[in-house]
Amino acid sequence: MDTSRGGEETAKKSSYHHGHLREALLDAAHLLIAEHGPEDFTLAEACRRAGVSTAAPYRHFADRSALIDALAARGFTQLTERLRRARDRHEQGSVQSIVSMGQTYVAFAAAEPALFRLMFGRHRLPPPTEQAMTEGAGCFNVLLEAVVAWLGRTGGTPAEQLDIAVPLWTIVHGTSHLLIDHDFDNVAPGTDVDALVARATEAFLAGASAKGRE
Amino acid sequence: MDTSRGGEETAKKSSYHHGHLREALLDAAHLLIAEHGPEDFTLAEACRRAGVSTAAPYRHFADRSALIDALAARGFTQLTERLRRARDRHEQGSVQSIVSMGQTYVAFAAAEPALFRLMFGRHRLPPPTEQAMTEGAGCFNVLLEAVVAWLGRTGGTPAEQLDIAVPLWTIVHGTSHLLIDHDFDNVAPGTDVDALVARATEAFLAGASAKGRE
DNA sequence: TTTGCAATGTTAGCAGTCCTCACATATGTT
DNA sequence: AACATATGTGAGGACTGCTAACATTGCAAA
Repeated sequence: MDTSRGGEETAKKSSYHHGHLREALLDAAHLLIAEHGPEDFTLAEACRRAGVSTAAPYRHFADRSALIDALAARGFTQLTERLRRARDRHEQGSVQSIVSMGQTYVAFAAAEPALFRLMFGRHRLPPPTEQAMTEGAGCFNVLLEAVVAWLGRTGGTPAEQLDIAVPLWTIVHGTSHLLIDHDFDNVAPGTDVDALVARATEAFLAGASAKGRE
Repeated sequence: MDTSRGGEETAKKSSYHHGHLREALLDAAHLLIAEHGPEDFTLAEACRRAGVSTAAPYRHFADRSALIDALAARGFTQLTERLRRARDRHEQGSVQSIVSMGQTYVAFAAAEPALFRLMFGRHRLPPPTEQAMTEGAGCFNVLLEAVVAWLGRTGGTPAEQLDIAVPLWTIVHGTSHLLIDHDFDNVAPGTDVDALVARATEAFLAGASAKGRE
């Protein structure tokens, strides 16, 4: 998990300048939200863990929420990476390939619930910084490519692609949220989410392709 | 929306005791989270709007999050009510009945995004107060009953019922979250969520019933 | 009716948060 | 070597959630 900066022995030559504070703060924040949830994550506590004063972060981030946004961006690149690997683990265009992506999506949410909420829950007014926008879109594009492959030779029109990809997204996204918010517990405890994703995905694709052929 | 307490002319006979502070706080909080989101909702601001001191709420709620929980409970009863009405607006056991419930679910999230997040996003450790638990479950039961009707005469085993109801839930829940978090905007702007819910629900049910018959 | 109690409100204050400002210190470029 | 810049510190303001002690009111028994 080290960002592998050259072979540097002395961790801190001067106690004044931290040297890698930006990364250290992001790591500390990541740990904190994983422990206490994103709501009551505290910038001051992250500073304490990084061993700096509470004013230090403002040299690297505009404010508290900017740090959180940076964390979310890191999450998107991770998720995109994992989705791509999951997809490529199976035959191109296969249903199994799509199911595998969905299961990976849900597994990511289960492993990092707080980060997941951060990534998709920043219902903020200001422009998603363009970078974060493309990050999120990149995530979706991996799915879109898999759907194009599944649709076969023609690949379908963009509208047809979305008609398949978006519902698939809602299934895994909904499953993720319900899982990490413990909403299954009261109603269907012990739900096997992998099986759930597989069944739902297969049924939807079967129904959709039947409709497409009619 | 008034809690209809008899015909009482004088709103406040004494300026000291508020009289309906609990409800007033809930209403103020509801407005505030609708305006500024649930994260940075402030108990102090709610007090200001209700015209009381910042210590007053503690006569009615254990702490800030207790007030929020009460708000969430109110939301669940509302949603359950609307779902039941939506279901009964169409023929019992029809696909249209289920689609209508899903669209109502999403419409509720769209109309009250902050409240929706409150209701399902209270990933808290302590026991969901039993009441909130049954509130949420009641919501799901409306769907479950509709699924039983759709399954026909036998109604299916409980496991079969869940195999249908849970995926349907994930679809509308995922759609709701993606919608209110503006995650469609970057990827499929202008998505018609009613059509989306209808298509996804119909396709899934078609695929699932095909599989059931095989 | 009066008296006493419980419910409900207030003021003052503590601890903790985010953020800013002026100041201190290291880095690196010419 | 000297300066500009980047990066850190400390103090402090404005705000928050919450508590404790005190004030006011309504209600119910005496």
